[in-house]
Amino acid sequence: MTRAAWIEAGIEALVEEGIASVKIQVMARKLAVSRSSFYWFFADLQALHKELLEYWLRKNTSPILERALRPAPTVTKAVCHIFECWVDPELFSPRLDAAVRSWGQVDAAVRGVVDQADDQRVDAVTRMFLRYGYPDEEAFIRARVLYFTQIGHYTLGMRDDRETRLRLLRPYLLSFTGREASDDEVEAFETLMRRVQPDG
Amino acid sequence: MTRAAWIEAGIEALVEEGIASVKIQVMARKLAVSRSSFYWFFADLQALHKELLEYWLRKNTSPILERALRPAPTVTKAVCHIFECWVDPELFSPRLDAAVRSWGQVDAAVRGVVDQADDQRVDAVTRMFLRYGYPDEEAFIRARVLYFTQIGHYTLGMRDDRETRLRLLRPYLLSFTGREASDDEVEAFETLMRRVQPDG
DNA sequence: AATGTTCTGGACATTTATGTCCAGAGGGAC
DNA sequence: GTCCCTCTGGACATAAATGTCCAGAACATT
Repeated sequence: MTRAAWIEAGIEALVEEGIASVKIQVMARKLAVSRSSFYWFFADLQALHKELLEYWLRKNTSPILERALRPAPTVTKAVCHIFECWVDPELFSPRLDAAVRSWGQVDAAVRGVVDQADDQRVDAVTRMFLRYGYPDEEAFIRARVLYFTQIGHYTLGMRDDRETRLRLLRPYLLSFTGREASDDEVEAFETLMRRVQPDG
Repeated sequence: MTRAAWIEAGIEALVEEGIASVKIQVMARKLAVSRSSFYWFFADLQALHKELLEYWLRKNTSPILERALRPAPTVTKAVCHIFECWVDPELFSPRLDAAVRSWGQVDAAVRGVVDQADDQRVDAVTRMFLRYGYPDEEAFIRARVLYFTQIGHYTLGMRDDRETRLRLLRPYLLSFTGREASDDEVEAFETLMRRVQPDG
């Protein structure tokens, strides 16, 4: 047993059944080890909770910030860059995000951290829109609409298949930017999507 | 004690601390009554859960459907009608919606009910856009963007004050519909908002 | 005032967690 | 081989919750 294995088990439980089900006894049973092991690595349950939150923060926010900064010739292309996070499970885990958000509704401290991460993300997307000449307020609202739609998507657990998502790409881009995407851009995204989601 | 009082206490606990904290013992303490009373009115905890879900379904979905159907001269005005739900706490309880959604992430049966309600809501909004001549696919996506943005808003616990919301009304309408709202429409909404949220 | 219905309190049994303590297993280092 | 360091298992003490049972209070009806 290692500390990392416990954290992994914690993440698993958090994602599958929510923070209320992250229980030492249950994880120990699943890992076929006694609870004492846990208490060797962690002072108490709260210590594990802290680790889980840090894991999420480390893993789920930076890819978005990074892609929002990436240069692109058009705003539609720039939005495609951000979309990469939503289609590539390596970059962003929707279920983990949703689980932590759920946790935040019950725990004020967690809530604070989540709020901060949300602010950072919306801020990065706002700056992206600003680079394409949108007025301040419109850029901010478009950033929110883009980001909130995505969060809503996961909160609602939408599970469109790959074909549907490709079909919906153009109207989403139009909705988010107010401009039509070029064929190149759509095709490039299509290629990317087929690479990261070979199954569909 | 009445059955209704227990349900009320359950809703309160659900909204404030999540479904995992809807506990007979805790509610009994808060209500200053013994647990036996609970078992007189309900077979077990599950029976209360069922009531809570039904309460939500009854209270939170119909106002949206109703307002999506309401006739309006322009699409921006029609969207304003739907916005009424988001600003009038009598029509829709954001916190209850968020709490039930959170619950759905942990309980598959609840999840099914929530999904169904979401489908109904998006469907109603899609039909609204169709009435203003949007192509099928665009109407569907705009409905999703509108609805998901709103759900995202609550999931993220945004708490803009009244002035901010009024300021953001125009850009939101532009984002959602792709068209500019008239001054009348904005002013009418402003009046309504000052009526239902006198504090701000 | 007797009677019956509705509801409550308190005792009991059980389950599932948390957290503490300590003896000791299992490997490297010397 | 022995010593130490890391980690594990099992026993113990508590706490918090569920659900059951039953005597009887409180109240309305007749």
